[in-house]
Amino acid sequence: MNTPSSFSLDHLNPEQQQAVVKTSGALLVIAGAGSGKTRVITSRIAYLISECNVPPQSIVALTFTNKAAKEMKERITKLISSESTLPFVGTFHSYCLLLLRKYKAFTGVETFTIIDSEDQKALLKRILEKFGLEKQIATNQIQHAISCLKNQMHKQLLGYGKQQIIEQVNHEYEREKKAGNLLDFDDLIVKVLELFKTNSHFKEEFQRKVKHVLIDEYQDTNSMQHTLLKEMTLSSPGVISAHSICAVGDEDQSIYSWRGAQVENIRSFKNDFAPVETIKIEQNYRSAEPILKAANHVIAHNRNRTPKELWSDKKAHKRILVATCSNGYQEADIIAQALTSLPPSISLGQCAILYRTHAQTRVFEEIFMRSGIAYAIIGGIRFYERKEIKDILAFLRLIQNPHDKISLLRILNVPQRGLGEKVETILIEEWDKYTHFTFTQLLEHLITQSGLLGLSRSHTNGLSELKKIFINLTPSRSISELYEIILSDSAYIQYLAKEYEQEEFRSKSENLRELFQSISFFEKQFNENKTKESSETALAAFLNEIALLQEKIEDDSGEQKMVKLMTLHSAKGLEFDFVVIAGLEETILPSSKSLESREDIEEERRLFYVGITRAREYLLITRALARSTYGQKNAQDASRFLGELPEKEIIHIDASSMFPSQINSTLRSWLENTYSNQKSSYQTIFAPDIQPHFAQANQRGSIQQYVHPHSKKPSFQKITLEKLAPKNGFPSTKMLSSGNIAKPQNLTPSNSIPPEWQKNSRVFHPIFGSGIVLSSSLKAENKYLVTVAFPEGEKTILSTFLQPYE
DNA sequence: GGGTGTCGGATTTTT
DNA sequence: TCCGACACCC
Repeated sequence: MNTPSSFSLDHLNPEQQQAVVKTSGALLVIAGAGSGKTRVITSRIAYLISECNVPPQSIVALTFTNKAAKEMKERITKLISSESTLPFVGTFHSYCLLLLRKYKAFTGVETFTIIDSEDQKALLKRILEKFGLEKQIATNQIQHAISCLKNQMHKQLLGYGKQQIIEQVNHEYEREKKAGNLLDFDDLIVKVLELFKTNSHFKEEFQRKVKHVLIDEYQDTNSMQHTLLKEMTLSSPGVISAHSICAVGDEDQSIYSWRGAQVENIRSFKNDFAPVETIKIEQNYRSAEPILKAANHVIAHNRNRTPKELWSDKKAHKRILVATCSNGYQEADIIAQALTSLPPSISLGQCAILYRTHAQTRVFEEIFMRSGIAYAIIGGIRFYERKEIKDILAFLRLIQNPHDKISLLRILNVPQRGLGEKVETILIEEWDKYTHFTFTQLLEHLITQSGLLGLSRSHTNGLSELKKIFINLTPSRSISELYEIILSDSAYIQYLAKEYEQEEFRSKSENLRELFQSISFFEKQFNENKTKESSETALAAFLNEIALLQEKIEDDSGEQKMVKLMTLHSAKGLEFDFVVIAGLEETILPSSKSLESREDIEEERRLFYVGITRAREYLLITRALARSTYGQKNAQDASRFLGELPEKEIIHIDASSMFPSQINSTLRSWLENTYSNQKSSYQTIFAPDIQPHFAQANQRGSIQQYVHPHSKKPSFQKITLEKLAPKNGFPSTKMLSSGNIAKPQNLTPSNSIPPEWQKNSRVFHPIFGSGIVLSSSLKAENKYLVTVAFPEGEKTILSTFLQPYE
């Protein structure tokens, strides 16, 4: 191990180095916020490979999100030689999926389809209805209860006091999944645990192969995941079979206990993998010192924690401003003012507004629109959760797995073909009787037996119509062909156009276009990397690949110049020059649901802590004296957490009793307080790559006006748009991860042809693909007849069915 | 079976 | 206030 070093540890501080080079036994790294946690994990992996000659196949690194895994992979690639293969770096779920596929002969689940939580909910709802229990327990409750069952969270489970119902439903749920070869997300882990527990041959083979395990965000693990780690690395209780186990975590950032995460797992880790070496990394490279002091001060109020004190050599002063506002509108106003008073060193894209609940965004949107501040809302409905995406995927899934009941029920009447509740009930009954039927055989059966089953003429027509769609949908076709046939033969686009308003239709077809693009991209890659041994079809591979991807791989280029709005939860792991935490009021932060118990309050405090530690340079904390919630105006008490901030680091202003001009000048002078120690030694010496954002030119000059598609205030938009409209139309827009699409407002007078439909513009159609406009004419207000040259020929299409191609 | 009106409920999120 | 689930009517 002490061979001449080719792998440099120079970029690491002493604690980080220690965490990298301790390559045997169990290691617990307590890495504070901003202490270079990812750097430690990635360097450790690179060190194992480059320095200790550990074969990459024997290393496994587990994360919670695909995003974290992706980032790690990218960073490891840069650290190791190009000949080395990458070790497994991925989520718990994807790793389990991989094991289930690889060892399927041992598992008893040879083929399966993964259902997401929405599918799970739909299935549970059907079961509740079947038993007539829907009045007794809510679908959400039963969903949560079933997950608790699997996670052995009996404490939370007992609260329901509906043991019998839960067990009955769970039993049927398990039966249904087995019949349909379905696995939910939890099952992926459960099945692998079963495999370890029941098959000693598998366990031995596994432990012979996998020798180094790393786990990120250990404070977020649930009991199943902790058990999984034990199965992976212990040959018997207390006997470690792996060469090294490295858990990285920070109990102060545990904010997911409500979904089963157990901070106690950090403590259990010390017992279960004893002897454990613990390394604390407390130097923070992110935040200016006053911000860290505030974070330390606040989190020290939590009783249930091991003391830890972050420190930074980024000296500065007066970096935290606490503003008391009269109401939510003034709060948003002040934030907008601060954003327009940024020093040149901070760009809008390096700012974030964090809040406890999504409901708080509405006021921000309204004010930001009026102020012409470009914003992006992060979070919300994810790509693969969207109805239009799930509908098309349901068709694809049925082609792949003709027994997939969930998918059939999803598209039974989508687009509408007169197959309602009655047909659905009969269909389910009949399929229960003839379980071996494929869905096409079942449809055929329903049509031929329609008389006996009490189905009407319109029912059989609908059923035939549905069956007809699948005639040309053969598994031998390419996915993109299938996609196009689905869209055209089911008349899906027409259905969307009929069902939704223009704006929503546009956004939905744009999502379909994105789906098409990701399909094409996948196919291209698949065909390039096709190996002869793998018999897996492109379709099967595609469906498998996206099963665990709720979010498509991000294209955040459009967001770069926008201020980000997100919940405190989604801010975890991110950092910004300027952070606003809004709504520091009792019942908001801490949330009203947490006021009862000390533990819940502590989690809210950690949430505040996570928010504070996102800030690099400036932190603005706001609260309102009154706020409208659910249409009711309420007086709001200051959050208890405000009193926990260190007084001498804080500037307080009472905006509710100040003139606007006073507020403005206060904000300006606060933000003019320049970096007194802009370049910490760390940034100068070790990490030039994290510098650029400080040096970026002020981009406020290019602030763009965006109109949120869901805004319900059209008249108000009009006024501001006329005032703020840039001369040359709008910049290109991109889908945001959240699906909140920042859209250019069409300002062209309705009697002339807008640029996107003018001759030679590139346009996209969900079925025909991309093409070039040949000519266009006005059809009705905001509707144009556009003649387009598509690869397959000229077509004249109503502009509502087209999108500008960007 | 699909459209319209009323009532109630309303943290946080990933896989 | 606002959104979704459900009930009721055509």
